Amino acid sequence: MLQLAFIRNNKEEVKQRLTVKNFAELSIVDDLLSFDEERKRLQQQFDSIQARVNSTSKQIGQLMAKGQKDDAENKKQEVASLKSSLQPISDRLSIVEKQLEDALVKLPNLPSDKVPPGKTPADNIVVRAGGVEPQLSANALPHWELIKKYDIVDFETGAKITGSGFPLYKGKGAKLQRALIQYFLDFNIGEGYTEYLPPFMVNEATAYGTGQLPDKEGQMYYMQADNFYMIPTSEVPLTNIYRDEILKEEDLPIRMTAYSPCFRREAGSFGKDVRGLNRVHQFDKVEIVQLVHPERSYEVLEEMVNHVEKLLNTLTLPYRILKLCGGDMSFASALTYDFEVFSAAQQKWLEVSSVSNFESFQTNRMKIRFKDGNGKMQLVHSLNGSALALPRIVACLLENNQTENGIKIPLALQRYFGAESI
RNA sequence: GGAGAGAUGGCAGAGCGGUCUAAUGCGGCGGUCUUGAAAACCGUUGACCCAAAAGGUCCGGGGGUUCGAAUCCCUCUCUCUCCGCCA
Repeated sequence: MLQLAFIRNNKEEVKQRLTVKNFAELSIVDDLLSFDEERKRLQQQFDSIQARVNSTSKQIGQLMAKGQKDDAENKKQEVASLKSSLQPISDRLSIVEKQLEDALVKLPNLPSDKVPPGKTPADNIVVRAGGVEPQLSANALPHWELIKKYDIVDFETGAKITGSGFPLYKGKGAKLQRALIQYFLDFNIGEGYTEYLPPFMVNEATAYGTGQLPDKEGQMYYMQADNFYMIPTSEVPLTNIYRDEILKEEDLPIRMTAYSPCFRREAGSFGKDVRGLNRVHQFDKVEIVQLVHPERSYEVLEEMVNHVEKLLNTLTLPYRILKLCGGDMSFASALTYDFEVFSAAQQKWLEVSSVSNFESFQTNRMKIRFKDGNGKMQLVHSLNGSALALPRIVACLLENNQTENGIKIPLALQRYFGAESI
């Protein structure tokens, strides 16, 4: 959520930057500021009347103590009439506060000035690429054929147990998942991230904190009986660890990593993109999250991009890094880099990681702050990235590494997988 | 799931209708003393709204009673103890 004071002081800039993000309902900004004006006015009225109520009530106490019952009664009348004039103000105040809050949570984060203009994924900018594209034979198979050939992922039985998009990993397929998770976690820990294993369901306040609510409500699985949401990514519980906390400046940066399954309803997505492991409702991911000093967040973003790139390089898959244009960015992000790997049999780039700086958008909701050297309260900046999401890595790895003698496992992974090939 | 107890400032913990502007201790910060440090002593020390002052709000969340609520009532959440169930 944007900081109200910033919107107040930079109205035109806010509108202009929202346009970069393809956000059209600019009238919300004007509405919001008029709610804010009214709120301030009502609050002042309320406070001054409340001050009289407080002091008069105090006098009543003193009069009672002295036994001056009649005078006390008069004062009681006075307070009663003050309070009745307070009621409509406080009613109106809570309405206006609600309207202000509703407007505020509708505004996406402002894109940083480094964000390229553009409306669709076609406008994203390729920052760099790496790895080597394999030369596959003409009869190379897409991963959804390979998983059947080697009997390592069973979508049909997954659908029988739960529904479509819930893969059942089997044998070497299951072990490959475990190996990747373990490898990614160890890699992240080696770079100074602290490992967590968070709850996979979260409450409403947590889902709100990272911006899933109210924006993406329909994308999460929801458990009505307990009012819990299945996490769409471990970013949600991880970032919320420090919700409502005031940190010490020397605690920063906080670097966290976690494995979790991720649950996404993917409502509204359809078509050929969803074949095989390209898009599923439950998948495994290892996430990295950082809470940092606001002056350092863009530096840290680059550091995290380099971290993910290094990890990807060890898997020897062909990849490219995209800087997302305004129109393709998520609601909460100020700047995002996407990582894609090239799935050679599908001849398609698949997103495997998204690394973003949220600046103070999430931490303003969560009130994660620190006291700076001058004793001033400041919001920390939050960042996160996948390191990495598994299914598309697996898809790419299966397709790109297929040989007549099976599927080659990248060297870095062999120690975890316990074999050189499938 | 049942019974009971509880939730107060960074932490511990008192307060149980008006003097709460929340005691006290610990911790933090500053100072005195010291070559320096420790100890001792002195001072200081929360967040939010408001441009700021004044003022207001915050004693787990929400609601109520009252002229007045940290304090009484209702409700929710969480924690602890005991019982039950359980991988």
